Amino acid sequence: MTESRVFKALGDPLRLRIVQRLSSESHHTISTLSEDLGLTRQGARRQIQVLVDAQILRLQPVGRETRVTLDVSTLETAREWITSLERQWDQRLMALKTLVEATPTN
Amino acid sequence: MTESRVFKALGDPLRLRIVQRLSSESHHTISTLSEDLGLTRQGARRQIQVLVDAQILRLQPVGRETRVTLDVSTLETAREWITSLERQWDQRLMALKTLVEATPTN
DNA sequence: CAAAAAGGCAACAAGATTGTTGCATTTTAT
DNA sequence: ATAAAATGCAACAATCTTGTTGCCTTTTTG
Repeated sequence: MTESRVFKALGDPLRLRIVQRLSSESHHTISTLSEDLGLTRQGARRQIQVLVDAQILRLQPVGRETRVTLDVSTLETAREWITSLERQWDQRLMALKTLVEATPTN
Repeated sequence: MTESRVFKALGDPLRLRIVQRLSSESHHTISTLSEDLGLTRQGARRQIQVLVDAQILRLQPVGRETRVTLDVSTLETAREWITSLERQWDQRLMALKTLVEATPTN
């Protein structure tokens, strides 16, 4: 499953905080995010890279700093994966219900 | 972030397969899932427990076997978390666009 | 009742993850 | 031209994670 990488990247409180910040505020760099998280720069950098590998974030070097932005399309794909799973589940329940109603009570 | 536990649980190909199977087919036990995954029973049990801890699965002992079922409400919550994040992002883009349009070009 | 089926718990080794420190490079500001 | 700012890369130690094996208990079946 390709999606597992995305979910795995989201599966950490710190990384979830990063994603949340990026969704609501603009102009973040590796340094500003490090300060926000209370980690060393390299510590935060690690976490950011996990999100970049999962294509949830994008890095854009601008001069001496690196701009960090969100790639919402990846999140959308993840959301849709869950949605289709829920749909499958609903269909199965529906089929089961129909089956029960069609079966005469003994 | 409470959701990180759910995402983390989904962040593994094997576990994702378990969830997918449970959404489409019924009557699964720990043993049948083990066979499906090609792991030892204890190996599969570990993975199942991760999903149970994240409240994505429920276990229900029936006689000597243990029925495994999906708890879709947890998946729904996770999906909604993503949705609200996307909404926040959209709002920010919208605000930015308005700002740009209102600023006279120099 | 004895054997098979389904499971539980704990210990282990191999890998993966995390956050830190140390040091080098590039860009910007004084 | 320096100094400060923003990063990068690599090595480490401390933790998790994973799948296996070994052994014990409970429930069903013949």
